[in-house]
Amino acid sequence: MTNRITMSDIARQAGVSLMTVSRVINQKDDVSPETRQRILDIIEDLGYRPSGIARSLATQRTGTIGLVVPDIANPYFSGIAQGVAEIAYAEDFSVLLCDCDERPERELEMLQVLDDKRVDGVIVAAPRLDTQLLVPAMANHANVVLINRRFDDPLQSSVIGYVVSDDETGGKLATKTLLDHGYSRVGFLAGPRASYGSMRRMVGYEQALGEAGKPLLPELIQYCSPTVKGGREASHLLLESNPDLRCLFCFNDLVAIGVLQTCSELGLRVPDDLAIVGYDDIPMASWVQPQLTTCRVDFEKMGRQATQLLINYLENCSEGCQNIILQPEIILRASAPGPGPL
Amino acid sequence: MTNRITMSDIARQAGVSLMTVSRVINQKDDVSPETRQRILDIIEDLGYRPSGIARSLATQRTGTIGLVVPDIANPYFSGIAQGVAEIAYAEDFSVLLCDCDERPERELEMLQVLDDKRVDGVIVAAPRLDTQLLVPAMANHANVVLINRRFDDPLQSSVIGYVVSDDETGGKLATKTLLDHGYSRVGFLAGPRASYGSMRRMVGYEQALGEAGKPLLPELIQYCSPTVKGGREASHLLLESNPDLRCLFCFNDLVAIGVLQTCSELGLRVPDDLAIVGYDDIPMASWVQPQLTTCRVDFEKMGRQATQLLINYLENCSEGCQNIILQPEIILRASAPGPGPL
DNA sequence: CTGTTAGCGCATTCAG
DNA sequence: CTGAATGCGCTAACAG
Repeated sequence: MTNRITMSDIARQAGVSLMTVSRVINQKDDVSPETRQRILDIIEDLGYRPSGIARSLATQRTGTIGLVVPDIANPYFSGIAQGVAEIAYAEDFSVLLCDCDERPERELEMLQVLDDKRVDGVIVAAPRLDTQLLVPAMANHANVVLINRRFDDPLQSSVIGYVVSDDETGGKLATKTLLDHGYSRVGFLAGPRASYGSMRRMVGYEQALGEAGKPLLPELIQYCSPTVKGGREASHLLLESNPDLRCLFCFNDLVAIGVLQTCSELGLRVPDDLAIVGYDDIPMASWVQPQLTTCRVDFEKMGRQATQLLINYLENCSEGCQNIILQPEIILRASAPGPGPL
Repeated sequence: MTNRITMSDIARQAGVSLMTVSRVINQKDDVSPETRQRILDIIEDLGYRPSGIARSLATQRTGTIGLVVPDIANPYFSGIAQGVAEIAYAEDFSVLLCDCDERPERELEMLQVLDDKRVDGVIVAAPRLDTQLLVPAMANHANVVLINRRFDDPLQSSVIGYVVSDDETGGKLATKTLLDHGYSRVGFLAGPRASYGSMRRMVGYEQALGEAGKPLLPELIQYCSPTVKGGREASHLLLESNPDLRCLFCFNDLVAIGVLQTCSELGLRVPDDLAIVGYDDIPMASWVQPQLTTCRVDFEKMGRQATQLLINYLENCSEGCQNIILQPEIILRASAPGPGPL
């Protein structure tokens, strides 16, 4: 770690100027083949590697994008991170990971840090922060892509686009899957009351009921925390007050797994006594017994698209704000009956 | 994004030199309270933020550590990442995430990139790469901490320490849990043949058998890929050739979940017909039915310790190579009988 | 307490 | 095809 080799070291060795070395490093072809090769050899010999820091200072580009997530240990976000990483590396970018530990105020700090590091752009997944706080926090950043948060700013803002999953359609599809099979009353374990996704899926739930000519029964809707435990507790409550309920649409797969636990505790058979539809299709959905019928959201793809959107913008600032809405897809497995009669 | 505010902007505004501003920013207290406050105000007004890039170039420190993982979507590694992030942020470091997509050769590229970015140190989790390739790849880096790979280099190397889980003890504990309950034949779904963890757990398995005076029966050992599918297939094989086997120690929880599937397919009751012990205690282990008895490895803690080790070294190069061996812990749940008769 | 002078390692004019 | 000069934004000795 003493003194690293620099460009001038290799320039001196080669008996040329810094400029010439710089040219061969940056693939400029205004260099004679012989000197080029000589320089390349010396670089190889000395194991020289250009300093990204120095280069960044000179070019005003870092080749790094920031990724802000609420919790990297959550499969949704690690899936997104994987997608982001895949595209970023393919496009020669690095990714600076910011885990907010589910604390919204940390999103502010993280955006600050990313600004200090002069990242070229930022991807923020499912910000928990109020828009009022989020907007000024993004002010310093020129290029921001949001995942799972719609953001249509009338004013000029730093948000160049967002990637969301169509929760409304997802909620509708999931509910319809149950309705199509002849159930007329569909319970809904709706997840966190304040959640944006919950609201949208609820709209889809209502639509599906409406189109099927079924009434919306408020007593069949139960909010819950989006976890296995939340699903277990909420399903106990819901089934106690509605013992004859025969099917349930769950906010996500974890909630659905909680329902599975309840069923096993209550001696209910799935799907015969209770049909269950989950949401997200996390890997685990196909590992439990019975395997979960669910509505797939491709998180990795969301990460990929957000990153591609960002990088396209960075390399070719032409296209304005661009939004991507991914369509979820029903995955038929064993926790609900197969496709309806039709 | 036009022209960012720089130190000289605020120096000019304040009518002082760059140096004075620099002093204020870096908390040096050789500045009069009045000028300090004046400068602070101007910084606040203009929303000035020092460039981490320029600072890094001048100080030769980036305040960034690199984290290399085989697959960030794998719960083991996202757990580690969480631990790394937690400590890094607390110590004012950022973390550059490198996902190798399970391709060992990418570890080389990633270490290269991290070197180009001039990170202050690197944490490499569970390198898949051969030692012969890994060592030269780490050569450029001054400070490397390894997770889940022992590395005792006789020569001076860039590895300042490693953090591993004691797989030998883990394997022994898991096996003993079964043995203590009176089983005399314990099957072992051993995971990937080449895996270091597999070898160590095997040693523990043998020891436990030895101490209990039981023979090691090669026909009860079956290698498998460390996945649900791998566990399902391997357990089918093992149970076909050993129909009377009553208990199984699994390489990890995913494998154990695969065994659960097999049991459900074969109509075997767990733990009555077949007792199962997993490994790792991933969250899922307590979500399946029956809940998995398993050997807990605290991944997040491994990440935390590795990071603390690295940062301690960075800030105070005194202490030499230091290694940490974490002890796993048996978690008694429902997939195996309770504590033995004793 | 404050300012001057040099770099950090590289890229980018503009000339030869 | 090649080189000299200048600056990216900040820190680190040295002086005053």
